[in-house]
Amino acid sequence: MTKKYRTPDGYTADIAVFTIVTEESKPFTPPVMSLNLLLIERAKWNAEGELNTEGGKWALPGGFVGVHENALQAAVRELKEETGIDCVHMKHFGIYDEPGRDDRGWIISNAHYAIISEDDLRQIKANDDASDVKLVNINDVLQLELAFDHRQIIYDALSVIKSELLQTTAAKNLLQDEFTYSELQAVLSTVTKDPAILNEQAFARKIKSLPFIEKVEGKTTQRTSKKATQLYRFNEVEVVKPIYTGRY
Amino acid sequence: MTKKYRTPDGYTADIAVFTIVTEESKPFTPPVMSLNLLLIERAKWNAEGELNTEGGKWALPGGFVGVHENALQAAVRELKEETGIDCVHMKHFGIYDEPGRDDRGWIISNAHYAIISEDDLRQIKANDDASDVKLVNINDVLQLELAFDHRQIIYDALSVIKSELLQTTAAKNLLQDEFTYSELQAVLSTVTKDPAILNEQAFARKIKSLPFIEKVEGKTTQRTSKKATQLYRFNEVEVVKPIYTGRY
DNA sequence: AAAATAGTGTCTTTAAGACATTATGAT
DNA sequence: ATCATAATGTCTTAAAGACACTATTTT
Repeated sequence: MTKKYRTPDGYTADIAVFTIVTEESKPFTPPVMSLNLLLIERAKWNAEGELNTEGGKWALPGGFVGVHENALQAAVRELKEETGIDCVHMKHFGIYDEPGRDDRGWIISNAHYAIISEDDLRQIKANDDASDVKLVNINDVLQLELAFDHRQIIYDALSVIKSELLQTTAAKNLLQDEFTYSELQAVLSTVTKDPAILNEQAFARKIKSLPFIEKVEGKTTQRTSKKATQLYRFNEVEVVKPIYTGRY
Repeated sequence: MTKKYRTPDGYTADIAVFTIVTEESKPFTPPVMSLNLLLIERAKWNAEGELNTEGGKWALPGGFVGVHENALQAAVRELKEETGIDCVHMKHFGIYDEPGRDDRGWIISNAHYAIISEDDLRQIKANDDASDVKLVNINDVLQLELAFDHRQIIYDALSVIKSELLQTTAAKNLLQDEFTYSELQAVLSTVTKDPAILNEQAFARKIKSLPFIEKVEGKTTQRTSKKATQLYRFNEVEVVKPIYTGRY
């Protein structure tokens, strides 16, 4: 065997935590939402008073994978430790293993994204000693000074969350169990400009024919309008849309 | 810090190599295709004459990631070394890091899939000392006795290739640059039963309106029919089909 | 009454689905 | 002439797109 191999110096789990923030919320009015990413500011100094690697920059929460766990379990654990959030939807989306991506050695990062609802989010605010935690609008996040290769990881995470929200029923994790067409629309509008989704009347009609969404019979809310508004919920139907069928 | 961390004992790249095999090929007739996965049989004994871990079982090609490369580069290199194939389309799809998945220690496997055309495949047959390499129809592969956790990896790879072929233009890697509607249909039929794709007349019409496929003006072939048949090619247009639009 | 949002009526346009027909060219 | 495959004609049906209109309820 002529090749020289090397064992990695570390294996970490990083987490891109996405959440919806309702920007305006007048009574009887549909929400205006933004999709945000949770970042933490790396401490400038470590416990021993030395300058920290990439200190002061913004980074994804995460940390080293422990002895008896895999990266997904580590990601769930770290998120709980660092922000107090009990995660609902956590999923691997990429691996970052470029030699030299971290000065401290050959550290392999297993990147996950998490989706948490606005309700879950309130747990953070409770847990809040965290002046070093903030939510950043996904449209602004790439402007920040980011640690390590987290710019790349976040760029990839944004692509993933955008296509997940449009191509799967992942939006359910950003909404209450029962929601109005305009609330779903508000979530989707954070990741698409498609007029078929953004037009009110069109979407109000369309939602009734989506196989993976069902009407909650006889149940309405006045959250978004003075007129009582029909509630819907996601059911368990899974759908795939081949690019070779349907209309363009 | 109370947690104990551990560095991985190894980092490997595994590769699920998919290829199309034309089962029947009478002249002037559309092809009948099957989608196959390339497997290698693990040697029973190693170079020192000892019994090999998981020897005799079938496994995905792959191996340890080297010093100055990342897993993707390693996957490309290994595939070339083990089968002589210069890869066209290689992509990460999953990570397997369960403690205990490999007796030899905590080995993290970075799984990739590769798509190679029937033309590229001929390179293997050339390189063929390989009685230990075989192609297995994707419908039969899970019946085999598979090494390590490769059953799980392959199961995941099958899900990924199926949705890639239907939701992206990945099929182009299984076809010649220029192809007829029935050749594309033959590829897609290996992963779907959707009548909108399988019906001849419907698909012959549909292909003309797909934004990511274009007619090769004035160019035809008689590969699939006595009647000269229009050739098409993929262009660079990328498409996404939100589940919230289109018909069901 | 005014304002805002939900929801429907309806007309036009487009595409899907089904089925039949025509076109082509080797044998 | 026959056969297989490609390609189009055409009718029906369903959904998209557009726009106007109605419905509801708080202020």
